[in-house]
Amino acid sequence: MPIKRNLERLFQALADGTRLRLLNLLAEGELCVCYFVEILGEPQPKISRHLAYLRRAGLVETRRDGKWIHYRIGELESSALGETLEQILGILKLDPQMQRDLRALRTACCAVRLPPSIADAPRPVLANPGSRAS
Amino acid sequence: MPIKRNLERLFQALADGTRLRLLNLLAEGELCVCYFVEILGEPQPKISRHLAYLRRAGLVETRRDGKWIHYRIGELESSALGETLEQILGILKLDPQMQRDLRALRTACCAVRLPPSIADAPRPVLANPGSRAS
DNA sequence: GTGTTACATTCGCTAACGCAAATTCATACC
DNA sequence: GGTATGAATTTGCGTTAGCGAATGTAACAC
Repeated sequence: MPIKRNLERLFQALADGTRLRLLNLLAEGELCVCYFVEILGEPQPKISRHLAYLRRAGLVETRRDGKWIHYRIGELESSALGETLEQILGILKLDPQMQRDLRALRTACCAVRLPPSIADAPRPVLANPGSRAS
Repeated sequence: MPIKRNLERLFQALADGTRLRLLNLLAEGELCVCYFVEILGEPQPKISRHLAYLRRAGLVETRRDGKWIHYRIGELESSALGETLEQILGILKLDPQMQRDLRALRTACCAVRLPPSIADAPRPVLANPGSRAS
């Protein structure tokens, strides 16, 4: 309830490179876990662990869709915090690795042929659809 | 150098209640260590440790003045990060404990009689001078 | 039912964090 | 010189965070 405690939790959640990469991708829209695994190139348990961390911190919400679980950025309790998070996500995009991740995501969404690991997963619907297919 | 790494360090530095209280006070102006000790009511080594953490993270800078060492918020490398930090400091002020800390600081600055622990220290010069003396 | 897919969780392990207590360092004063 | 003050650092300890590896669970296919 106290703002200080909320901020502390928010910053703890943001103080990890993997979680920043996940949030950066989530800023584009709702995604299911296999896309994170594919794009970050990290083991699935590691992705799940960090997504769970973000969920406990109140930053993301989930939706089940058959075998797939979709993650999205949730509304923060404080609107001031929400604006700050938006701003942070904007700064994140300046980072080279984050840009690479975004390119990989946009490519995957429009690709005719997908890697086997995500070929059957529902295609994400991005808020800011990017470049051409491949 | 990479933005991601900078953000990670920034958030690690912000992910602690004591450091948030220190930054909240520093937002008012330059302060020497004994004021933090007096206002937070925490042991001096603990204060010093967290100040050192903030210094290593590039958030604060120091200036020696005889026996006293003054801390101030430094310029961040990225101006975008600087704006975000400003915004965060603004949100911090909404917290009850942070407001109490600020009141205690303003009272101390204008007080005729100070507690022995800070009676000899140089008076801080606050950016936004507050209420009346006591 | 069996098997498979997609994801979550648990188990050890190591590294880092935060703390209190004690110590050390630097400066000022006598 | 010696002492006192303001601050930083070290030491030891309990707690937490992050990791890989293995295991567990829920939904679909058959």
